[in-house]
Amino acid sequence: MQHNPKKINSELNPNVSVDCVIFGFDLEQLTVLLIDRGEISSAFGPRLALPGNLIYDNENLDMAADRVLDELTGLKNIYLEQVGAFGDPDRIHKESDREWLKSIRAEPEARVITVAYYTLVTMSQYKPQASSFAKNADWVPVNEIKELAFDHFEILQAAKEKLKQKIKIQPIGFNLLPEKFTLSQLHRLYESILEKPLDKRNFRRKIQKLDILTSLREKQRGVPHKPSLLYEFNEEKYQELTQTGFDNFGF
Amino acid sequence: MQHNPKKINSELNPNVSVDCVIFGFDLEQLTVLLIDRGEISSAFGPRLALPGNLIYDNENLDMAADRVLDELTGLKNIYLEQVGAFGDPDRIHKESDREWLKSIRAEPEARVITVAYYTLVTMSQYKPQASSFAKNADWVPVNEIKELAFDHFEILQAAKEKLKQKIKIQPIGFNLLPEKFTLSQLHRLYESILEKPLDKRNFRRKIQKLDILTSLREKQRGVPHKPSLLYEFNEEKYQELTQTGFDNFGF
DNA sequence: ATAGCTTTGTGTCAAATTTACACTATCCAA
DNA sequence: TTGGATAGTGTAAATTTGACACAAAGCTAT
Repeated sequence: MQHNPKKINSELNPNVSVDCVIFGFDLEQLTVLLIDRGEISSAFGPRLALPGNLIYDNENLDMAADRVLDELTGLKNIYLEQVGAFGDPDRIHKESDREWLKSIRAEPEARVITVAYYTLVTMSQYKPQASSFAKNADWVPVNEIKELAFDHFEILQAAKEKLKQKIKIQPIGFNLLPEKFTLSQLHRLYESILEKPLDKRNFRRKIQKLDILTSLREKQRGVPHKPSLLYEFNEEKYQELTQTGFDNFGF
Repeated sequence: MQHNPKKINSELNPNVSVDCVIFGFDLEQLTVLLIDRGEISSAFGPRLALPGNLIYDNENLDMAADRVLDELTGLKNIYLEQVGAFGDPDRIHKESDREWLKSIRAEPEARVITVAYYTLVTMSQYKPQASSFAKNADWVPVNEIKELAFDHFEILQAAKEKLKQKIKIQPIGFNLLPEKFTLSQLHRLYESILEKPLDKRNFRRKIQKLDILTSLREKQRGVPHKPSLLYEFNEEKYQELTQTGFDNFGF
């Protein structure tokens, strides 16, 4: 007798969800794309939450995160990194949380374990999608976020920490910037991720030594001060580097 | 109508398991505690697997990992770090895998997502427990492991990598050593975790500068060569350090 | 008791990296 | 033309890294 794995697998898994910390950079500070759950929940707890959804039984975890991201932003092939699994049995305790879960088709009685991801997107490429919950999404500067629904604030902290560690080891920050950017923007980006000031000259020296920037012959326009040279990220050089193995990017 | 969360929660969650990479150090090399799944599975695939089990609906993930660890080793309060969630829908594909899952009460048709942990234990404190599956557990040097059941080899690689990164940032290695140890043993430990040779004098200089070692007035006994001084890990100093924040331990 | 084996324990110097720090150049706007 | 704002640049001192060799201590076998 032949059994049909499709049938089994194409169902929603009621026990496992993914949540995404979608980082952006508005050229001033690090921001996160959050969902406003609306009035219903506001009387009970924080309105804002990380975007997320239950996984399907036939997709792997990364795919589920990609899907959530795509539904919300329309973006594909985005830098994605797993933060970890979060699963306190009492992580969903408020009535408003149960209501919310019903609205995304989850069984509110069941315990849900969530696998958290963080992603890095270029904010200027983001266009809100038509999907129901995407309408209420908005960017919020990370250091203005004081609380989130469920255990999402905890997840956010963990994601920030992971990002901090990662950027000391690999130049992933470019995923947050437009194609052309200035050294000052890159500088501010590093400062806002690491949450500490970095000496301008030392930063520039260090980043230049990596030899993954291509200086364009183009300047900033329309700024009320000396215009900056624009740079491009040089993917080839970066590939070379990762081959030969590099580690130290410590700020 | 009152519902009883206990009833719901005390059941096994058929969809989520934890697997533990239990690291030990035999004073020569890094080892991992593996389960031998026995003859039944040997015809189909690797006999060796990471210890793991389904989680209960009323325990959080860390607790589940602690439980697995306790059942297997009798050890409590062990250094525990999450590696991440692994959940390819096809991670269980062999008939032998299904048999094995049945034996630990899992539903073999269901997709299982596993949350992987690594733990650091002092090998000399380990005494095999009476539990059924613990009888077939044994230490295997990490660099002799070429394959494991399910996706456990992949998990092992990820755990090794995490450990490598972590030990560059925090002196967690002491969890793998007995209370009293020599600098040479610590040295070999770092080499086997980082999988590269470290200059003896430079290593000693660096580790001493951290100021978290207490030199005992005691020497090694019964070794056929110049006996080494014994050292102790100084937890107080370490706490001080972590407060003031320290990062750089890079080798 | 001695010779030989094995591992411990130690210092220095050159090179590279890190840190701290201030002024001129360029563009826009008034 | 002046004032405001940010871009862009160099150096010197301190610290850290990396490379490298030999005497001391205990055990074993003769």
